[in-house]
Amino acid sequence: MKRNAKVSTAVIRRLPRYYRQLSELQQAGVVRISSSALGKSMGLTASQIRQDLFCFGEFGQQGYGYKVENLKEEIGEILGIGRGHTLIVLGTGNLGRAIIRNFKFSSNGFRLLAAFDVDRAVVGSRVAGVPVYHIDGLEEFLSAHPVSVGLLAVPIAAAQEMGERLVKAGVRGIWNFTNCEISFRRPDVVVESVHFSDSLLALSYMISQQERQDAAGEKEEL
Amino acid sequence: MKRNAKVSTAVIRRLPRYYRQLSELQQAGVVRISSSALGKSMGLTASQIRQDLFCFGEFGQQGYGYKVENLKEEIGEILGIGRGHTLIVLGTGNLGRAIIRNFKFSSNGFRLLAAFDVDRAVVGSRVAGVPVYHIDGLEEFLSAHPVSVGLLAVPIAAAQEMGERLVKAGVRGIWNFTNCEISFRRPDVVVESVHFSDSLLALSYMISQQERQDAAGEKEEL
DNA sequence: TAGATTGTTAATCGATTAACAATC
DNA sequence: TAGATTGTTAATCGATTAACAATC
Repeated sequence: MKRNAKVSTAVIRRLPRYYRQLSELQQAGVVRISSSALGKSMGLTASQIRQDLFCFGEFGQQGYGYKVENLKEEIGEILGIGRGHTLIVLGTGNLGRAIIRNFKFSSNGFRLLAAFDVDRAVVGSRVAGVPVYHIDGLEEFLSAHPVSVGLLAVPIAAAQEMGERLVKAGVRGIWNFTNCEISFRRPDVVVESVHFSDSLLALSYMISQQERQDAAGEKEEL
Repeated sequence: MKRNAKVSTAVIRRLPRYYRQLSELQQAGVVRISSSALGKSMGLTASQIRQDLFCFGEFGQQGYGYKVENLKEEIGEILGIGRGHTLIVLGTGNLGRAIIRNFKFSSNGFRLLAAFDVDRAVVGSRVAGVPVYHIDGLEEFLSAHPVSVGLLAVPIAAAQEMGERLVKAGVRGIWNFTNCEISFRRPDVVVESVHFSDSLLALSYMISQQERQDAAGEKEEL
C-alpha cells in the first residue's frame, strides 16, 4: 500500500467487491487471475481494475497477472481487516438481533463486544452469545473497552442522540441502520448508513421505468 | 415527469434522499423551499438539485422555489410510489423476519403479500400478520398474484436458484439481502443488492485511514 | 525468445458546478 | 417594480477508458 493521496469514494466502494470476488475465486481454487478476467467476472473493465489498484501500489506481475490469494490479502489490509477493529450494537429489537445473529463480523475483521438496550427485559441476557447491557452503562463500557464502530439499530427518535453519546465517548465510526440521516460536525467521525428505504425506492424507480417502457411499447403495437 | 432520456444512477440514488428529506420538511411544517436551502440541508449544491430535477421536468416557480408537498409528490411519482407495487419475502430466518416486522413497506408504496420458507415449522404461521407459505407453492402463488419484487433473505447457497425461480415466474425486481452477487441475463430484470458486508468494509477502510493518519501525526510530533 | 499482462500516462467521457436569461 | 430563484446552457472537474512502453 503506497500512494493513497485521495482515493475517490467510487474506488472505496469497489474495494469490498474485489475482496469478496477474490475470496470466492480463492475458495474455488483459482490461483492466478488477470485484470481482464477479474473485470469480466465483475462487470468492470480491465483498465478500471488496474487504475483502482494503482491508487495503492503494485500487486501484480507483468505477463502473469495477480496471485489471487496475495491480492486478496493486500486488499484486505487496505480495507483494515486484521486491524483488530471492535464493534458494539445499540438496540436489540428485531433488526439489531437479526444482525447480531446473522452477520459474520469476524470475517470482516470485526469483533462484536456487546449490545445495549433500554429494555430491562433483555438487559442481562445474551443474543448469540453477545451480552446485552443497559444503555446507562454505555459510557462506562466505552471507557474500559476501545470500540471502533457503533452500530445504530435504535428507533429513529433516538438515533442522533445515541450517535452523539458514542462520538462523545470516543467512537469514530457509526454504522447507521436507522432510516434517518445523522451527522456530526466532526471530520474525524465517519458515518456509514444502510438505508433500506433508499435501496427499495431506487429499485422501485427502476422497475417503474421498465413498466413505463412496456406500456409505451404496447401502445405502439396498437 | 417529462424528459427522462438516460437518467444516471447517481441521480437515481439521490431521488430517494430527496423524497426522504422533503417528507421530513413537510412533517416539520415547511411549505416552500429553494434549491439552495434544500441543498444546504442535504450537503448538495443548488445547481446539482436543479440539474437533477431537470431530468424529469419543471417543478418549481422562478423567484419562489419549490412547494415542499408538491415536489415530494412529484418525486414520489417518479420513484413509482403509488403504482401499487407488491412484494414477497423469500426466507423467514432472523433477517427475513426482522425485515418483515420492521420495515414500513407501505410507506414506500409496496404491499407485502406473503413470505416463503422451506421450514415446515414456520410454514402456515404468520409473521407480523404476513402468511408464511412453503416454497413449493411459490410458482402457484405467483401465477395467481402479480408480484413486483422478490426479497431474497435465503442462505447464500440458495440465492441464485431462488432468484431464477422468481424471474422465471415473471418477477422483474429482485431485492437481494444475501451477501452474494446474483445476476440474470435479462435486461428486463433489475437486481438491487443490500450488501451489509460491503458497507462495513467501506466503513472499515475509512476508519482505518483515520487511524493511519492519527498514527502518522503522532509520529511527526515526536 | 515470444506472448501476455502489468503499471502508468494520455484521451475521452460523464457528472458536477457555474453562469445567466427568463420570469414569478 | 425589484429581488429572488428557477430552468437551462456552458464550463469545469473528475472518473473511466484507451494506449503503450516496460517486463515477466
